[in-house]
Amino acid sequence: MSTDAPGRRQVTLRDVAQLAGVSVATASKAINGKAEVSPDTRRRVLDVAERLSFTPNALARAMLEGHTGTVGLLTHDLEGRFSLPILMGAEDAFGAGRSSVLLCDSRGDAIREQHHLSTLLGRRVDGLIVVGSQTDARPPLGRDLPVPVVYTYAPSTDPADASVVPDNVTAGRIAVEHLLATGRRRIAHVSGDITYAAATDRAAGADAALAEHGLERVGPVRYGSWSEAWGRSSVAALLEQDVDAIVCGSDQIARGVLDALHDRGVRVPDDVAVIGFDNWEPMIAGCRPALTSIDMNFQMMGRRAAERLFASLEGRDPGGVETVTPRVIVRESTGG
Amino acid sequence: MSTDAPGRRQVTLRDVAQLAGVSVATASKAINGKAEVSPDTRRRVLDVAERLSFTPNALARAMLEGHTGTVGLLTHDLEGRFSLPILMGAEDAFGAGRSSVLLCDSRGDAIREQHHLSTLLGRRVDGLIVVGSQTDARPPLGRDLPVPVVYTYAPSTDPADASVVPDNVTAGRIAVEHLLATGRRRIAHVSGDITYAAATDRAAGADAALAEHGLERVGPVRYGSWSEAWGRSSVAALLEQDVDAIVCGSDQIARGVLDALHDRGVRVPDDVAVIGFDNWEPMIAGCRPALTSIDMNFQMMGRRAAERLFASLEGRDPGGVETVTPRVIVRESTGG
DNA sequence: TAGCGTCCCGAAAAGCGTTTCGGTCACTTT
DNA sequence: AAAGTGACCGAAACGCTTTTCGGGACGCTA
Repeated sequence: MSTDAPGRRQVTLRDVAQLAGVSVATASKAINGKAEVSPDTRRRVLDVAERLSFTPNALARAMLEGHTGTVGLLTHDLEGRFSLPILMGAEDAFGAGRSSVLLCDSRGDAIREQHHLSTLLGRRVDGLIVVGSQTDARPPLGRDLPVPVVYTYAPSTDPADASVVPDNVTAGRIAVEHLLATGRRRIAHVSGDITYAAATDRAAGADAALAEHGLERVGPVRYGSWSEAWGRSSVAALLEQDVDAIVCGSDQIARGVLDALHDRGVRVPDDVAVIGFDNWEPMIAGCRPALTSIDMNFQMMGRRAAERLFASLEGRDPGGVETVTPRVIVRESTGG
Repeated sequence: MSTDAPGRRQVTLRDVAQLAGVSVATASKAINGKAEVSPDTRRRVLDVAERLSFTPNALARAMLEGHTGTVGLLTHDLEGRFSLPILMGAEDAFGAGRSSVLLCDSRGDAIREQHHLSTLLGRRVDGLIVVGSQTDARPPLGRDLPVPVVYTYAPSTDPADASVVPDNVTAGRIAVEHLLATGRRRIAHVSGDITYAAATDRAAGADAALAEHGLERVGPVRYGSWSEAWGRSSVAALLEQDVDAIVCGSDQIARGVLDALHDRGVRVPDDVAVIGFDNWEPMIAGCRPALTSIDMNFQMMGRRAAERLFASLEGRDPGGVETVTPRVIVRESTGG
């Protein structure tokens, strides 16, 4: 059994030392730029290391130093278009800080999550980031974990845990304020599944912004599903009253709404403005006219989660829930 | 500085042994189910281990055994909707085989890729999977790597390397054969960027299938971009001749085509059948009528890549390019 | 019952690859 | 000549598994 199919045994520091005619200790110092090595010895060691393409064994180093430079990323679903940007942001932040990411997908299954957790703990990750699949709070990973944990997208039910979540209330507020700023006054709202905190939070923020301007929403918030079909089919009801703007709970819903308005000959943005949430590129790309949308800054969330994890490692993260502020991306559908 | 902010030092096998009143060696054997331990000693050790929630240090074990149970996943873009399913499939296969995935995103940058490569090598991954961003071949990671590598989505330019790629030629063939089987004869083709092998390969397969039935494509293959806009704007030209089916290079293009056909009052599938590629759920979901599409089986590609990597580890992978066969998902747009 | 061989539980030690600490030795400075 | 300096080496340590080995219990024979 030739397990070493490609390129034999990994070359170790001892090999380098031996070939350079010095001790392992000296070789180590030479390679790590320590001072107590004469210039030509260093040069000789470095040459040999180069020639053997020596790569120090990070595992051995980790055992000494007590930390691995490795972080566990525990996600609930990899398909989700929300977890992806978060993952990117985190990977970005870690990459810069020379940490590597150990990725685990629990497929939304608590058993699998626990299994992955113990695997990661066994690999001695320095910390964990948990990416939820909904914005609703989730039970913490466990009590007395030996490493810090940052929850993102979905906060932990324990408010003392470190969580980084999107600010859906502010998102709703921003959407309405943008519409008001562009002269709209009669604003209706169609959203997704009412059991999602994202839907109700956005609606609450939108209503609050309206109230602050002495206005009221036109009609009820029409909750349904997060689909284009729902957006399309709800247009008839939305147009029963006189409206000049429609807030849509997601880009998909918005796209359905745009579609139905187009079919009915309602002009966007001239007759009605439309705004969505999530700023999901591939969905936006096909919209006619181009859709104004609230970007939840998911990538920033990932980055913040990573930063807070670093802070925790140094014992200087206070814990608690942090929200990431969304921003509006203005396009044609609100008459920019 | 209290680096150990949460829950002190990790508990080691020595702690367990000490508390159980046995030697480390005995504790090890008790925990790993080795034979030479008396039943009640084992029970005692196991109890203590449980109580301290002892987790064996995978790093220490890795140093002994010579392999880490860790695999590097080097992707070019995390946004890409193609790399995701591949990643899922691989994660799936590894999870089952108790390997963990170290994720690195090179953002399409060769420098970053090399940097990640050396990091992964330093962490002594057992193997590597490289996920490309286009189906065009890419230069291999490097010569004489100490671990096996499997390239996926984009094959390595070295045909001896192990690669797993989608079979775009067969995909084109399957699309046309499905249309022929449902009675279509006058088939046009609109596709994306001509510089993508995916576009030209699919067209080649489609033409070959037509030729085998003594037919010819209606009009040229209209290459453009992978966007809905291109699909929409090319419909006029496509309809200049009498067609009863349109093969679209991607689901996005197909959606644009459907949209434009709808606006012109052309009925789908009654007048014209439409078929796309990629079977991309969120894009498909909004189509009216529901879009028939060729699923490239990306998840399967990821799984196969993982399986071949395992095979390589055991020295029993022959290398070479392997294609994954796509399948047609029939929906309304082809009149199923 | 003493003496001998056998068996098995469990302790001790080696080894994985690296960093670091405490020496050693030769050479220079005062 | 004593002290100081610089360059290098040996060994310990990290946490675990594995191999080796010691010693106690047990069974058999005389």
